[in-house]
Amino acid sequence: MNFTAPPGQPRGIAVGLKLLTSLPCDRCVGRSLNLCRPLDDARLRRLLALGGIRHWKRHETLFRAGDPMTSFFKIRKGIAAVSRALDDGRRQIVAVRAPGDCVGYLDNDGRYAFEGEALTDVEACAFDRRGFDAFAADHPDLAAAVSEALSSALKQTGQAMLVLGQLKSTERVAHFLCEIDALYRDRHIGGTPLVLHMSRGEIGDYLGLTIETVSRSMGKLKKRGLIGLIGSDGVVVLEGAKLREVGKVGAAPASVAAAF
Amino acid sequence: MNFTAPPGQPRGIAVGLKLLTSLPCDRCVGRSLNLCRPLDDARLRRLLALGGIRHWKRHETLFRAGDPMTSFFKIRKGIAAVSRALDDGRRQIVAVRAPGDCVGYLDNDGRYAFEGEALTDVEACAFDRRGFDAFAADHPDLAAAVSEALSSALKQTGQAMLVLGQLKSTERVAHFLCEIDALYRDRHIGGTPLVLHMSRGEIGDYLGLTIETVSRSMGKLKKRGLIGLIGSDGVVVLEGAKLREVGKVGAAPASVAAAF
DNA sequence: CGGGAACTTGATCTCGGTCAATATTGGTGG
DNA sequence: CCACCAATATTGACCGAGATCAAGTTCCCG
Repeated sequence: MNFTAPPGQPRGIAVGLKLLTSLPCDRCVGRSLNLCRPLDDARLRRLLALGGIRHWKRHETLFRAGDPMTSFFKIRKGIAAVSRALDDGRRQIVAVRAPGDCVGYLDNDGRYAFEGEALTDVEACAFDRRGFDAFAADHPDLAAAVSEALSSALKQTGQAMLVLGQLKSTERVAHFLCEIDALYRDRHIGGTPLVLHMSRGEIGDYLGLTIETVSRSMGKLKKRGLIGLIGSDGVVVLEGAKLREVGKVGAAPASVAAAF
Repeated sequence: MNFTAPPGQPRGIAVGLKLLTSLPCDRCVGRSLNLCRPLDDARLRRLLALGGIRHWKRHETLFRAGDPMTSFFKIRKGIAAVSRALDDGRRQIVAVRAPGDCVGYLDNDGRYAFEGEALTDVEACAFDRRGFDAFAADHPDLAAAVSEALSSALKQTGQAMLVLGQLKSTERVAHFLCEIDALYRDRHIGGTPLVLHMSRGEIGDYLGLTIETVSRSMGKLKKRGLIGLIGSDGVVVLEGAKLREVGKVGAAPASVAAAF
């Protein structure tokens, strides 16, 4: 029971949120039943029909921009990157998604709008997009939850634009570390030390920086005593408050499973 | 009747889209009635109760980040910027919104998540957020339209992240010009020459560049013969295809009124 | 262990930021 | 309608953060 109703939210949205958060991924259809008004079990089963659970290994592609969209994915385990690439090889990671988040939801005219790539081994549940939309149309709670997830994602990308457009390299890296720390903490994955699961190159693609600059910025933060480095993937946050200050991280808004 | 159903979209969404697009802003409640299933007129009136039409002059604030949210705004005339600022004065314009778009929809715990500022004189219709949500909960078409608008905004910000993170200054400016051109064309405002309605500083805050760099980049594009400049606000696109190439603008996706 | 990939570190270069004059411009009042 | 002026834009000179190029070094993983 991780997600409680934010104070002042209409009741329906809170329930719907939980519904999306614990969108049934397995055969555990029954589990979702007690979360809101009695659902149409047959339709739920239909909703799950096309998908079921799938697995990807690190670096494998969940979906490719431009490919016809059939289903979107709700991550159960692992971390995934949503990105967009240019012909010349430049690419921008647009979001990092963790268990509970959905990816592959956005389309242009029935085709995936972004790329999805596994940053670790990933287990996810595929939902037929059409079926889901139809189902959501009949279930206001779920529709509200979708809107809430999209709104959350939009706030995140707005913040990300501020990071990319205004922050210096070291500020960006500090921000990134805070963000990942908060994300993993929120989803109860990892602990201390923080394990990034992202190479310097992937971090660079997320922050609009080169491998070398990411590495140097990490070095600066370490030298300043704000973090410690364990291997290349492990980070110990020694001075969280200062790190957040450097990264211009505002008061943490209550996080919500997001979609992309 | 600008928005037609994208091929392959479920019918409900197309209708809902139109509904949001022509969300009643005036006393013209009746006009929306024929767009979808008969709406509850009393509720619609309640929906409009708190708001009505409001006007802002250029540079005035529509809403401020952190202020308690009461209503969001559907732009009827003029252009508005949605932005986010840092304590130290740096700010990032996160979206430029035109007639038909909604702004001020995103909140953190009942407070506006971004700033809204009028780039020209603006006329907009205010909707009570609570009332709207409640109304949307009972009208699946409208709920779907909200999701569609949010999805559209999310795709746009994803693209914007690519621009901020990967493009060089002149590429960014070229991209910006194409984007504004397409936006104004889509909303049937302006013509030739294109009137930006944004100072170099505002463009800079959108693209993560300084005033001087924006100016120089414009100069380069002019020297290359891709654009002409008329005064400081007017732009003639001379070589649209080349401009789009420089700005790394992919095949234009069908645009949809967006929310932020 | 051994070897290849990823990371760090250093040297240099370049794009865009900063600072500083001009030059336009567009709004205002005569 | 024109002259003036404050705001904005352009242009130039210089500087510095971050990119690029190039070695080393560490870290995995077989």
